[in-house]
Amino acid sequence: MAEKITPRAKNYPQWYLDIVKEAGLAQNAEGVKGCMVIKPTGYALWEKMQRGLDKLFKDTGHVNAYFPLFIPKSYFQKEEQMAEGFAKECAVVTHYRLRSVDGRIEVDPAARLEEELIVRPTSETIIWRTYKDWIQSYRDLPLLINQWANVVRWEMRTRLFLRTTEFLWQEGHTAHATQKEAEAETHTMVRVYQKFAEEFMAMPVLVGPKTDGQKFPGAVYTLCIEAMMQDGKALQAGTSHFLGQNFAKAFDVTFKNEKNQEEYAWATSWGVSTRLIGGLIMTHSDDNGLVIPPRLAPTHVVICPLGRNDAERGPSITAAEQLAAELRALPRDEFFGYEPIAVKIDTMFDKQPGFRYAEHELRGVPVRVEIGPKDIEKAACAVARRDVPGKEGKQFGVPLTGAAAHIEKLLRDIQKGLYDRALAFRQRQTVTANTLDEFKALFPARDEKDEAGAEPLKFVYAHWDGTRETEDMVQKEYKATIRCLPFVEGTPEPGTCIFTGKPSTQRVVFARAY
RNA sequence: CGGGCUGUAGCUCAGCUUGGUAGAGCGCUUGGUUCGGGACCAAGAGGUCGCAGGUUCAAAUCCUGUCAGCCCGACCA
Repeated sequence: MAEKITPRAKNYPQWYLDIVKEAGLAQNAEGVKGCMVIKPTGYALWEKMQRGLDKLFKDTGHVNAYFPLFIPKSYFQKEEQMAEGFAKECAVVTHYRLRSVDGRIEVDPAARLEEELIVRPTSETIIWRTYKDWIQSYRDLPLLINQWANVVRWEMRTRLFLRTTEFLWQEGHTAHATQKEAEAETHTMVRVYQKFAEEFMAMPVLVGPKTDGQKFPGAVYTLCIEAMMQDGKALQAGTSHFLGQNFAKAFDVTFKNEKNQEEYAWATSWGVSTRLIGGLIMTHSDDNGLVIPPRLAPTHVVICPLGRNDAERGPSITAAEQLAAELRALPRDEFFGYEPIAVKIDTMFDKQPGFRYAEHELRGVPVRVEIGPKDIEKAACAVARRDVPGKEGKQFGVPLTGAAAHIEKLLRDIQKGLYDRALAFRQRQTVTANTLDEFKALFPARDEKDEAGAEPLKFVYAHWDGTRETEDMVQKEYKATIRCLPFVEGTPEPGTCIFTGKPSTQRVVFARAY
């Protein structure tokens, strides 16, 4: 079974690629290095994510807009930290015309742009240049804008969804009259991301600031959500930046306050990307294929009518259509985004049932229903839950009367079960290190071959002296980074840095990362 | 920019050492039997062997050049 997919225990990175390919989510683009084609199945997942996130943004007072793909080089260099941070991964447009010479197409040297255009790696600069025109008075604030867009970052090494040259994302860019309000926005949005990750993706996350070394270029500080993948590595799943007045000063965005004084505006920006799809895969999926939490599943339920011939299939199909109609007619609520339950009827009668089951498991449909001649006799069906793969997750003899309600409840149970399972895994894989020796043992040196079938890594809570030097040393020596300084309830417990013995204000989380 | 590897059917690859009619599995098409956990049988379609040049009676195979892609390293909020 499932011979197309490399088992996780054998080679986790290969397993990931197999899932992306075999579940039909995406493929590498031909001829355009590092870019991906997001296939209809993968894009449907992204659309579900967009819908969930967009609602959360609107509910917190944001509106959508759209800004240009191209950024004049001069804008880009106005904020120094950002220019420096992104300089090495920018695509640049230098010409605007081709010409045909002897039947060959070439760039027309006469069509050189006077000023080069940067393909946006992120849009702070072009947006704050625009905000300059939009903001005059405190009455114009706050400005709470989000855009859904693509960006380009010319990375050396790419992996489908996790790091691609071009990717899809949303970026929020807000302007505020006060520092306090902007900081509150920064926190609000990281909590929105946490809510989305935990309640929609069923992916538990740690929340807290990044170190100064890891923050966004141009930010005063960066808050993030960090998730643990099944191999124990960390995935930065979303970031929310407090930008202070850096961009307002760079683009001269000022407003008159109530006292008729001129002030610079305060800024935030925040984003999540198609990388979330990678995180979703590496949080829940298994050796049989993709596992999608019901709240994000493009198809919630697939019904497989069974039968060896038309005489047997007819009643199965009728019963399947009946059940599908009942499922679609259930009252709508927030859990399903006020949309009907998405049901598909699988009529691949030319394939064997086992093939059909395996196919739906591969594609991660949360619930599969089987209705065959034996069920019709008993007015029943079989219901299989994707989070428990194979026959173990299948319940026979579920009465067709009341099946719709049963399935709806099952979908909610699966959503919760996936979250609980992921959280339990992270807790199991989280430890504290109080000495350097303990720490060393947790991050052994290993090369690519060791990596393939290795034991999952851990999140390690340890004291750190707060310096860049120590952080850089740890990254170099142990290939582990400080994922965040997690928010804790009450007062953080102080201690001494396990690397230098200097004082530490709180434990931070170390992990190897994607 | 360093180091390594690969280009043969839609996909994965064998064949190359030792030159002699282009191969397998998967996928696809058609027919039949199957079919409540990834079926089987039969028939069939499908390839300028990356490209160019050379050696030879004869080149996927040997030689030279060239192009493309992949992996590792440097890079990565």
